[in-house]
Amino acid sequence: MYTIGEFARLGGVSIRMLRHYDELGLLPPALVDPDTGYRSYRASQLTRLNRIVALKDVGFALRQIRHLLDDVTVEELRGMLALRRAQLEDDLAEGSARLRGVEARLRAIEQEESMPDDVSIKPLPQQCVAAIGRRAHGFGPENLAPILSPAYLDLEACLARSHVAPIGPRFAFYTGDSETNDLFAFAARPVDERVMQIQSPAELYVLDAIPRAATVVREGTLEQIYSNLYADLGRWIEENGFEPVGSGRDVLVEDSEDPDAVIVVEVQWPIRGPDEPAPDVAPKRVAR
Amino acid sequence: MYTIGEFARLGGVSIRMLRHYDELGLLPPALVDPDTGYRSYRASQLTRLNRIVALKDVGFALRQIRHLLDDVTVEELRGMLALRRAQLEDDLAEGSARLRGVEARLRAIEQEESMPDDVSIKPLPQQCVAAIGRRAHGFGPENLAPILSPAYLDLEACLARSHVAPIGPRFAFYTGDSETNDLFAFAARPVDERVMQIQSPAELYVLDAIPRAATVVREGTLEQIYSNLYADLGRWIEENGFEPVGSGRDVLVEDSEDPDAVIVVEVQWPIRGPDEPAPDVAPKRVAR
DNA sequence: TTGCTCCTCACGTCACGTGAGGTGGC
DNA sequence: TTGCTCCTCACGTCACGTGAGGTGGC
Repeated sequence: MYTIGEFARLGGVSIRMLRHYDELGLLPPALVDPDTGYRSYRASQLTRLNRIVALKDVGFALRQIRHLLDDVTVEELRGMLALRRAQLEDDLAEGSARLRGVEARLRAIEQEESMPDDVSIKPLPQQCVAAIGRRAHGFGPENLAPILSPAYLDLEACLARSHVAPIGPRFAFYTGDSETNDLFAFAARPVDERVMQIQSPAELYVLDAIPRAATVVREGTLEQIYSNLYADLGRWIEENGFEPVGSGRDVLVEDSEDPDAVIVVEVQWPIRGPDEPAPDVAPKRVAR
Repeated sequence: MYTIGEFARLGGVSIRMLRHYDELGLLPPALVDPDTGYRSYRASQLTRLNRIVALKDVGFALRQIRHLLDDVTVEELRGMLALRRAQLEDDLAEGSARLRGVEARLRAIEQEESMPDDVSIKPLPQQCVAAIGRRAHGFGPENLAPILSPAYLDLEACLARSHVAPIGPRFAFYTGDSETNDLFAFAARPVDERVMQIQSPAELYVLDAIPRAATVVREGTLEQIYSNLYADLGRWIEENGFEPVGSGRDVLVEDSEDPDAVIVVEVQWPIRGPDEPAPDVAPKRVAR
């Protein structure tokens, strides 16, 4: 029989943790002195303590562990472990992506390079959008502005006629590319997922969730913003061990009618790490 | 200018989080209506929000982030990022070890193999021990018991004469191997790190911390416990993609004078994952 | 007597989540 | 008027950490 202090050392946990596990009924001492309240543990309880610590480290909550250790069938156990394995795999992928992110910042600092230092990686949620797609012949504001500007106006008109209020700023996304001459530029606005229809020529699309996108926010005139943006961001993505997927999206966070006004743009470019599958970036037409 | 709800959607965070960041002074809104208390955010604040989220994901606490974003020198930033990188690397190694652990349990369940299902991986802390080493000619209780039993008795006598109280159970560790005929078995007990000297023939040693060891707890007679233990544990280690380092330690969690009594033993075998450096398992003589 | 370990409250930590109860503008 | 968004408390969550104030055995 061990005192709580000895048993804690044996198991590599704190005394407080043992008391906590007692409180939860997860690991009651073999014996509690009725006078003093002193807890005593049997050597053979070490197995259970080791299991608790192991399951906790794997990421299970203490309540789940109690369930796992006490009254779970092999079927259930298999299910829960399989689930946890999937989650751990995701965590690992995220962890290594983050590590690369930190390393990138470090390199940027060391080299004082002209790399954009404000790139951040974040997930993009699934979105429902109203959009109008037009054929384009290349990227860059000189190609896109003449196409997107009127498309945005048309889109606003469609939204107004359909009595649909957008729930986010204007943004542009693209399909195809200019090499194969099937590049399409879409002027879009997010709408509530419950919206059922929209007047032509606007269409409803769903953009799938993207686990990871490299994003930069820039402030300035259209020209200032886009002079090097895509080149820089593309370089950043490659130098940090990612691969771009599809093309970037241009979110007009702060907009203006005046083409020379100072605006704010966030570019979101879906990426994937090495050995990761490419996310599905294709817009899905919604027919309801 | 955005309302808090719009800005939250834009940044992919909850409204509550924005209020929380406001409270901490981490991201105050550009404008707060003095009458209603309504918060308004400027589009250009999105950069800061993105950075906050990125740093948070990397594992910094919100207070540290405030420091990082507001008044940190490049030097400090480099230091903190380098530190975090090291920690992330450790986390990654731990994560993949844990993943292998879960996979091992899954396999054990699927195959209903005769693998020990109670192996758990845990770190061993640095320890200060008093020990007596004796030459041995092979592993297994038949070789070791005749050597270790008297050594434990000698050790207890030394501890008593030195007025040193052990702070943990008896355990045995080993150096060298039987191939090269330089195998030594040590009868040991943990002592407080402040202990300065011990009577001969006992010696003081420090055992370095081991980041990861495979451990099993077994209950039974000496013979029952050790019949397959090391073979099983060794197989478990290899089949789960680890490599054993040095030899296992035998911790007599519950001991007895009687060689046929039921006792409890924990075997701790230092391991390393693939591509990981081997931990230092050599005992260090302490001369004070 | 001093040190050490153990005990039971009970509050603190961290980053929010989650109502309760109420207001403001379309 | 109904819905929607926003507000401020303020308590809940999770797994403990950390005293406070006191006891028991050597």
